[in-house]
Amino acid sequence: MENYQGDLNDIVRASASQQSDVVPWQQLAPSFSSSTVAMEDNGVNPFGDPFSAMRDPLLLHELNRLSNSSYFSSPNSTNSHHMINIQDTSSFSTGGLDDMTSPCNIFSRIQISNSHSSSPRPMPPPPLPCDPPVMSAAGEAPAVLPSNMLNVNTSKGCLIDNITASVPVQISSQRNPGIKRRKNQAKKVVCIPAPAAANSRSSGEVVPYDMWAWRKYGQKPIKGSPYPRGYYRCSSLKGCPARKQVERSRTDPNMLVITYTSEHNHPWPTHRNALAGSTRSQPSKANAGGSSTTGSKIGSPSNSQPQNTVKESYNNDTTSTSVKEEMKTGDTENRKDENQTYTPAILPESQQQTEDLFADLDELELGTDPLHLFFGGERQIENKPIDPFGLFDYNNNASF
DNA sequence: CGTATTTGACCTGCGC
DNA sequence: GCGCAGGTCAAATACG
Repeated sequence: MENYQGDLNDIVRASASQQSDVVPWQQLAPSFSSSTVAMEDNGVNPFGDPFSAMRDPLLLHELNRLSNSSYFSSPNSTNSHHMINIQDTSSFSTGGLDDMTSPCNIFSRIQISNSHSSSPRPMPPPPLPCDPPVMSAAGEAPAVLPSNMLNVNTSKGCLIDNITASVPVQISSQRNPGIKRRKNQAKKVVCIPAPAAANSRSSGEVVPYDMWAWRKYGQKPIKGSPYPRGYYRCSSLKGCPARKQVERSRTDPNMLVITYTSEHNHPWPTHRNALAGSTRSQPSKANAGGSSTTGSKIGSPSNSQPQNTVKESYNNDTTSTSVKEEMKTGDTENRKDENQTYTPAILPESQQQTEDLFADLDELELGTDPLHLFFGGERQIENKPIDPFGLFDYNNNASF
């Protein structure tokens, strides 16, 4: 796992439904910084995931601006070059992630990895197999994503990608009248390095945090994949149809594939359920075995990964302790959620200062500018930018 | 006691 | 129409 400490080139691989060519980051940057770039169709982010917000040109611009500052300088990433691969996802089969057998395949996703690069490379070749994920050093993975995973210097935006779909999102069943489940429904697939020690479930899953409150309602072994797929529904608001599926890439277990399905019927997490989205700090009996039954049915190798032990403590450290704060910020955002912005909700304890900031924001009413929510506008705490996802461990890695 | 997770069973969509 | 695989439900269980 040592190599998961940011030894790879920073790479952001995003996909767009209408693009198939690998596009160097440098080429994308201008357009990203342009206000003409829309987040999603009609500027709406139907999935409402925080990563999507990263497509916000304003945000990207802000990220870009911030990345020019010393705040995001990292010994590991200083000389790194970043790129975004936009891949065609129009053809992906919504039947699932079966195609994950093909490295870095057609699915929309983003992969971010980090590496040491002594000398700048104009344009690193796109790694074919999914790059090994990155973990923050010493198992200090952040609550959301490993810091190395989302290096602003690196990702500058686009942590996510997009939806393909032309098919209306409907999920339904007899038990759930009014919702129709379709295989070819719109989905947003995000591939990220698994935050090995981050927010995780007792079953051994690694569930990166995002702005919404998710409650797990199922897990299934996936044919062809040694890893089970976890099913989560939004618990921010009762009745919210939003779903997400979390599974490991079969080609690269260190990559986490998150599939967002359906959209939130509420603009922003009005609040997080007390423990929704968070996890129990300690696994139940089942966890003692290291795996859930369903996972074990197919001999999920994920159970054999040494991440389990770390994760749990991570849960304690990050998720549960931050829920309250998030509820507060969530309410705040709800009052100005028209822009579908995201506020970091679960942050490492070390970032209590950031939480304080959002508490402040609650009072200041900075307006609807999402950037303010992400970065506190021009504000900085102790000369440090706001870390929207708790990706930057200022305390533990000040130099980053 | 309330809430989340686990997990087997059931349901649905899709391919053949 | 059938079977498979994926997706969801809900009871049991665990935790704070």
